[in-house]
Parts: sequence; structure tokens; C-alpha cells
Amino acid sequence: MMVAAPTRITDQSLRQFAGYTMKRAFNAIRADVTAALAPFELRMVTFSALSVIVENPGLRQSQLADALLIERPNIVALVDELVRHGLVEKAKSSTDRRALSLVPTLLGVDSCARATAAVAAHDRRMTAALSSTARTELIEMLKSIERAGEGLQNDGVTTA
Amino acid sequence: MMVAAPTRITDQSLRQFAGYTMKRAFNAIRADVTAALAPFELRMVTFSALSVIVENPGLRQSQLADALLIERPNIVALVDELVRHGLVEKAKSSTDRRALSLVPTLLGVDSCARATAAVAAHDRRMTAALSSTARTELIEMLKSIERAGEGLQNDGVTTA
DNA sequence: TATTGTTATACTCTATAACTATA
DNA sequence: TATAGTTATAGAGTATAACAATA
Repeated sequence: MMVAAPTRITDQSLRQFAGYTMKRAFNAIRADVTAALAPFELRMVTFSALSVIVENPGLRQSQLADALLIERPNIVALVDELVRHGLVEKAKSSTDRRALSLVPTLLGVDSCARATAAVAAHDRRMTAALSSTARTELIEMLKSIERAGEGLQNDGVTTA
Repeated sequence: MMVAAPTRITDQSLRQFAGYTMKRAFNAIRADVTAALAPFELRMVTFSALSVIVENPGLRQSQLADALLIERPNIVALVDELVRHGLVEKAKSSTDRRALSLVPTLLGVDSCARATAAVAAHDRRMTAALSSTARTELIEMLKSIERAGEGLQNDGVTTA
């Protein structure tokens, strides 16, 4: 079979979907935020973890996993990376001898503040085309999509 | 060091960022669309590829890679998967003996139509809380973020 | 019994280097 | 010399099973 290639490629059918465009938008965000966090030796996921630890000092690893929707086994290396960089300490829980309490160090608190400022600048760059209210509405719409996903685990079986 | 764990964990600081909430929203979308595509033996990326091939019959693999922002090496196994399922054929280009033209089969066109309907239903489920105009605005905002990313490869060096 | 942290493991997704055959 | 398809490979990111210590 012999066919000539079209000159201009379109993705019109996929563009009707919020999911497709969101994937492309998030790709752009990930690339930019990764660059923004590199000077702090933080990745997206380690920055998120550090932020939650600073905001909730003393939380257990399993609580961090729940908050960030990360499986417990994957938390171990992630927290160890923060410990290795001197940003977080693993303290023994006073109430449960199985558990570890995650506490930010002074360096961790400071790095988190500066990284948060860098990420805020990145986020403003990416949403520069949006008005302040539009940006707020975007975040609210994304939250509503996140919430929509929470009710769909059974996937149609219970919809009858 | 002994610390008691907080009872309620928050991620308030991260919630100010469109990127963080978008990641969580997209996680929900990915889980739901993956389930929606499973009956067709399609993954997110193979569905996107099939859709572009049906919309642009005869395009070359490198054009498909450009359209979907996928590196050329990763296109090979992806297209082979569509060929194996009888949805796409690799035809020889009539103008360039190096190139392959990707053509959908009749089954491919039909499967694409039915999968597109399933994905449309999924997309409506996920955006059920949004009005029709709000949903359109969401997609436009996501496009503007995607566009913002295209200008930022150099990362601040040229901003001076 | 159930839960916390952990190890080992595997699977997907994505990115890079280098080869071949053509242009 | 550049490009199209390809191979091999490596690194993230993420998910599951199973274990020891403790509740």
C-alpha cells in the first residue's frame, strides 16, 4: 500500500477532552517546576513532601503517604532523600513505638520557604495569561475533577 | 526527639498552586480513562495515537511523534501494538523510501469511534460538576498553560 | 488481627545514544 | 550532512507482596 503523508497534522478530536489538554498542560508544568526546583535539589514529589512535613510537623510516614496519595513503600526512599539533604529528621513517636514522626530541620523550614517562593513564581509564569479570578476558578474546577474521581472506583457497576 | 503526630494532615500551602491540584486531578482522570479504555484493549497513549492516525491517515511515524510530543524511539512499540491489534497498518511511503505511512484499518476506524464515545462519557463524568461554558473555559485555560510552557525552554536567561 | 515501616520487585512511562537506510 | 525508523538502555514514577516489630 502506497500513501502520501498529510502536511499538517491535527489532534482536533482529542482536543474536545479536558483530559488530553490537561495532560499536555501538566507536561509543560512539570518541565518548568522541575527546573525551578533543581537549585534546591528538590524534585516535585520531595518538594510536596517537605511542604506537608513543614505544615504538619511530627506527622507519621503513613500520614504523609495518605496526604500525598503515595503508596507507603515509596515514602521510605523519598523521606530518606530529605533526611540525607538535612531537611527532615525521623524522630521516634512518643505514643506509638512502631511509628516515626517526621520533623523539619531549621534548614528544612528555610529551604521550604525559598522553594515555595520559586514554585510560586513558576506557577505565576505558567498561568500568566489568566486573570486572578480565572486562576482561582481553574483551581476550583480542578478540585471538582479530583472530587469526581473519588466516587468512581467501582466504575459503573453500582450505577444501575 | 519525641513528637506526637497531628491528627489532621493539611496540604494548604500546596493548594495555592495550579500545578499541584492539576496533578491530583489528572491522577483521577488517568485512573478513570484507563478503565474506560480497557474494554478496547487501548491505553491512554495508544488511544491518542489511534485517534491522530484516523484523523490524519497516511502520516509518518515522525509526524505522529511530533503531534503527541513523544520521542521517536517510543513510537515504534506503540505503533506495533496498534498493528498487532489489527487497528493500523504500516504502509510504505510513495515519496520517501525511508518513511512509513500509518493507515487505520476498517477495524481501527470503528474501534476509534467507539473508544472515542467511551472517552467522551468518561470526560463528562469527570467534569459533571462544571457547566458547559465552564468546561469550555477550563480547556481554554489549560491550552494557555500549554502555550506558556512553549516559551520557557531557556528558563529566564533571555528574560533580562 | 491490624498497622507501621521496610525490602524486594516489577511494570509503566519517558529520555538518550547510536545504528541502518535512505535523502 | 541530515532525516526516518529502529534497537538497546536507563531513569523516573508508581504499584504489589511479604516481612518484622508493635499495637
